[in-house]
Amino acid sequence: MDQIMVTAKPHLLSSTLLPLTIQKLQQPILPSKCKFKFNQTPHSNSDQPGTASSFTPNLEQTQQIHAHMIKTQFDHTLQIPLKPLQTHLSRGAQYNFLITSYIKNNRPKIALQLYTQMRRMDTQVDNFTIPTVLKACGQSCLEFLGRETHGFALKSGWDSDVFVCNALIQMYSECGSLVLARLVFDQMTERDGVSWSTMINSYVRNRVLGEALELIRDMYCMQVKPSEVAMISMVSLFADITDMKMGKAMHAYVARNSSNEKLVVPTTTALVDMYVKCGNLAYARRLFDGLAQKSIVSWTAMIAGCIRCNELEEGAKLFNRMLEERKFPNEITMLSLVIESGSVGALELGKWLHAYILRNGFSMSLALATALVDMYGKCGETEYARALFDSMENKDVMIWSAMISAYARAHRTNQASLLFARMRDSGIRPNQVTMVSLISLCAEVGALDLGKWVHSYINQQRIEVDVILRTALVDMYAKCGEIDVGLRLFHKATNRDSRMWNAMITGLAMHGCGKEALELFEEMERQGVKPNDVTFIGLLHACSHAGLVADGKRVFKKMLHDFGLAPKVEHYGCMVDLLGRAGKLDEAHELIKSMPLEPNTIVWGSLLAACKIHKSPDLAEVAARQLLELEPQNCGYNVLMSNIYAASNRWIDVAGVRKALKDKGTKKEPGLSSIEVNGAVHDFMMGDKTHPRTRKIYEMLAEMIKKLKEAGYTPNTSVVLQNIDEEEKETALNYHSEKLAMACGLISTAAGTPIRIVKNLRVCDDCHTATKLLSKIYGRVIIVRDRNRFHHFREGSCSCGDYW
DNA sequence: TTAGGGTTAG
Repeated sequence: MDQIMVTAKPHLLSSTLLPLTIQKLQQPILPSKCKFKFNQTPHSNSDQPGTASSFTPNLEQTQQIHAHMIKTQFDHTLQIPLKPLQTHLSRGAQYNFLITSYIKNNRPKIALQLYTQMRRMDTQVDNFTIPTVLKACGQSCLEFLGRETHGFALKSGWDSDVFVCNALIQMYSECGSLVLARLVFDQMTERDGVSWSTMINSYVRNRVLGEALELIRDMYCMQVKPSEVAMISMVSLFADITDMKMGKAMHAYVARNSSNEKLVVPTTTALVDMYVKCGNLAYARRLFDGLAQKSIVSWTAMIAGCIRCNELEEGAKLFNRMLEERKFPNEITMLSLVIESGSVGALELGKWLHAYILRNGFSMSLALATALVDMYGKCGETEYARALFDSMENKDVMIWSAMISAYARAHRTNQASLLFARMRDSGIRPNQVTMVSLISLCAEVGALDLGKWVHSYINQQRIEVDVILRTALVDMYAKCGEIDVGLRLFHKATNRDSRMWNAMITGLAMHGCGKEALELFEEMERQGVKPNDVTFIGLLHACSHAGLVADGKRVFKKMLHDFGLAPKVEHYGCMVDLLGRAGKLDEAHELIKSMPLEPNTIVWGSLLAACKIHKSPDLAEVAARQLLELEPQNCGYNVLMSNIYAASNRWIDVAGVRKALKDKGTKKEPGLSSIEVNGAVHDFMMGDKTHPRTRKIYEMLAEMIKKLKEAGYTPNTSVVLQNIDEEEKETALNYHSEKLAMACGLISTAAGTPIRIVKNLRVCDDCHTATKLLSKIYGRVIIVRDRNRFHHFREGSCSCGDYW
């Protein structure tokens, strides 16, 4: 009862592992450490202790005061039984006070009920009430009531009040009605800094960044000087959208225009945060070190920044220094640090933070638990995540989504769908975030049926499809082989950001639609959407898969010349792949030699693969030597080399490589194929016998091999890595994961329906040949998505034209 | 001024 958690101060409160208890409500003086704030009503600029408007009670106190007001029927003067609130309030002010208190305590619905009651009782609604009520409407996304209140403000003549208008902008933007928000903003005769920053923030929140930036430019042009507080929020805006150029401009502007000494720490902290989020840790650190007085917020931003940049030791050092300087972490500190640990996959640090939270008297709030669940999920520790998740008595949509996303990340399709079912059963309404996790999972594992089901669920439940969800859907349909559905969804979008364009371009690339991808990019340019490095990876892949060498070269040049994007090592990898596949091996090699960056395994690997296609053992040796230096453990390169030597009849070299392989033992990322049947995903490793229908699957496999041989198939044993005899090699080939998945598909689906398989590596030569024949023998369309692209097998041939 | 879950590539 009456317990309020205060910020934990482990060193000061070593004996207080239990939450502090504050005095009962009836007791006269509030402890100074509790979270009570002196709240300001819109028009009051100074704290006025002793008036109700400057005091925000917690929920329980609000309810008690509410009960008291009901008892006195709002008629008598209000006596709040707390010393600073011995005060007399009119009926209207009593309502205002209650409405504000409920909103501050996150109970907007009760606030709105009170407002309705107030109107019914003809109590005067004033320009103090309206912004408060609008805030509640915004928080609850009740645009209808918000509009009604807007109408009331118009009738009462308060539509010219800056506070009322600012609240209207905020309300409309929270309800997603940006056009109306802008209308209110445009019609204002007098705007203050808050009006501008609210409107700008609305655009940022809804990811309409172009408009936000334009508005900032307008503001400069009109010489509107934002308030110093608004400047801080603009800095944090550029931090959020990681726009260092604008962030720096704001830095210069702030340096020229701010003079309020009290705001030095918050302003500098916001700048530290901006530089951190824009990736300039060193500069952030310089600013931070220059701060004579550092707040807990400053420490939080800086330490979180170190972790974000993977400077874990420095982060830990700063954390200790912070404690030494007697600044103690609050819940937001811990949240920030846990989130950043998750983002860089720092499991050990994450666990340490978890322990720190438990040891130092923090209550395990849903927010903290969610951040921890997410951190464990991102570090691949789904079991830890699940244990913590299960330990939380009350769960909300956020933690549910975080757990589902953990499963999604681990490709645990069946667990994710089970949890999703449980979520619905317990009456928690899934939202866009939940759906994005599920849809992207379907995309990753190629679960088309489940993806379609989730999509229909989204429509049925009228879950709004925002940019992110639409991107996930476009990506899912493209990755599940339904590129046309993806295109349809893409073209129907009213608001496309660069990521959505990227998803579509990448999708077309996977399907070998090079020309279409290039056309789409031209359209993207025309619409003024800024491409990023991912866009160019998609484009180069598209050119590579369609053999468009000249286009690829043009795109590669364009990247730097037209968009100022320096090619990364991935882009060089794509270019080497493009040139190599097209047989321009020397040109590819020259490109590698001229690279300003250190070539990695992807770059050399692309060259090696090209040497295999075009039978160039000498250059292959060069590539393989580099690869083995970079990754001595990976025997895949030796295998590839032995195949290359074999193709050129260099048997002595073949024997040499085989010996090296035997000495080292074979290590290679295991192949994994999956197939979806009736919404459940079945995974197969090579020679897998864990499936419940194993016997049937192997019977089918035997039949498949028999029919293949009758059709003239001879196993291509050169792709087998192990040093075993020919017969064993043949058996190994037959048990390749994609063949097992195919057998599973053939026995589990109706004749004539397409079979869809997803493989984590590239399809091997032998399986490719076999699948072509199987598509003819069984009269099935077989769609295989491998690591690189789609293969549509039909009537004995493949859409890749044997070029992959 | 720091603030729980989501999209493209790898």
